[in-house]
Amino acid sequence: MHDLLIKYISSYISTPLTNTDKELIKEAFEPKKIRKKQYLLQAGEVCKYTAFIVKGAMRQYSVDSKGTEHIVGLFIENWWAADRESYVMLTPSNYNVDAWEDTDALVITRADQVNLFNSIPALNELSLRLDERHAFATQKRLNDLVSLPAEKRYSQFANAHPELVQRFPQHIIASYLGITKETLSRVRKQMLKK
Amino acid sequence: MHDLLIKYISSYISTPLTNTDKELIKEAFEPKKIRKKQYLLQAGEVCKYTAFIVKGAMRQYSVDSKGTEHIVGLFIENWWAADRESYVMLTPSNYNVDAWEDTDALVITRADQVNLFNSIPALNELSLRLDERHAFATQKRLNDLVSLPAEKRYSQFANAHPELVQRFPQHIIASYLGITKETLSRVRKQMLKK
DNA sequence: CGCGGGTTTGATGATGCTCAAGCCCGGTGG
DNA sequence: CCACCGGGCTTGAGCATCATCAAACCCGCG
Repeated sequence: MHDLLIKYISSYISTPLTNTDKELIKEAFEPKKIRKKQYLLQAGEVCKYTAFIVKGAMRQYSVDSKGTEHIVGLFIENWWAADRESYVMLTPSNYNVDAWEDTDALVITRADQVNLFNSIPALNELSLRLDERHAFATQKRLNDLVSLPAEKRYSQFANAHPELVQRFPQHIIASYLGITKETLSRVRKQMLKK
Repeated sequence: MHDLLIKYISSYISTPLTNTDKELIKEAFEPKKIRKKQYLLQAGEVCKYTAFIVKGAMRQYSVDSKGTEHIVGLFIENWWAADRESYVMLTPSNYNVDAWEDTDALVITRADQVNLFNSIPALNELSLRLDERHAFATQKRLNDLVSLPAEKRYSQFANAHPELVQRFPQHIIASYLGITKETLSRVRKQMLKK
């Protein structure tokens, strides 16, 4: 269970983890099963956990004034799910995070995470790298949202993330891309003709 | 010139900078004047510098296939300007960064930055904090883009960043918000009526 | 068999874009 | 001192893209 996490972490840092490091990590991350449709976080709450997904699929979304869901994040194996702002600042979140498939996660609280990072400074490298990756990806997503029409947004996305297209239904993907499911359906039809 | 930077950095880290630290920082950051309309980075190049703005205003934008500019970042005093992905990965950038006002910046290369951070580990805390802030802000911007209509995007933005509304003309703000200048003009007219 | 979730299709309409023109204003030069 | 120019802002008319609403369809599953 924890092995995947250890392996994942190791791949992001340059100084190898000692055995005691690994023990500390195992203690800090608690296994948690989240059934399909169950919340890891509901809007209004403070985000208690950051979850590393060992197996399964989750999504993060806001709900606007009309009750429409807007997907802001899709996560599968080897990704992290949380609302970072709420988790770090301990403020109530505007987002929901729930499981789209039954998932096995390893969760950690902010307090435990802070302790863990103090005990294992090498982990700061992990943070740095992940933040970088996240910043790159978000920059691109922002730019695509304002500069590309629906069809290109979809084709680029499907190209870059075939796994996600497999795992999530179209209406979820559509919302992630900032379009409706009907538009996505029509867009795909168009694409077939080529 | 460097004092503002030192002060800025100090405000983000918990262990105070020693005098030698400060010296190292001053050596690593080179002052650079960038005149209005001059590029710090042009699409196709590798982003050579990260710039800390001491005085002035800059913008980051992409240009789409039709030649339209899409503003992805607006920066004034006490902000950082760069295309991070290009800067870190040394890949050609898709973005332009140029000065909107004559600006005084302190610039650092990636190599010098890596050295500097090795010499002063406390600076890692700075990175961490900045990345956090950046992640929070980008998350919100993304969500606003897909969940709010033009008018709310503008009013929220004007509320949150009055300084930027002052410093940049409307057509720039409009592009940043993902709308055209005409739409922004009409939206503002609407808002006056209330 | 029927139900729920997902997808498709069509008709209609809103939001925001495009293109084109005019206006305002500060700056420059005759 | 005035004419002109450029940059920015506004306004209008027509239009494209995409959203909405409603209905039908498809299919795996209890």
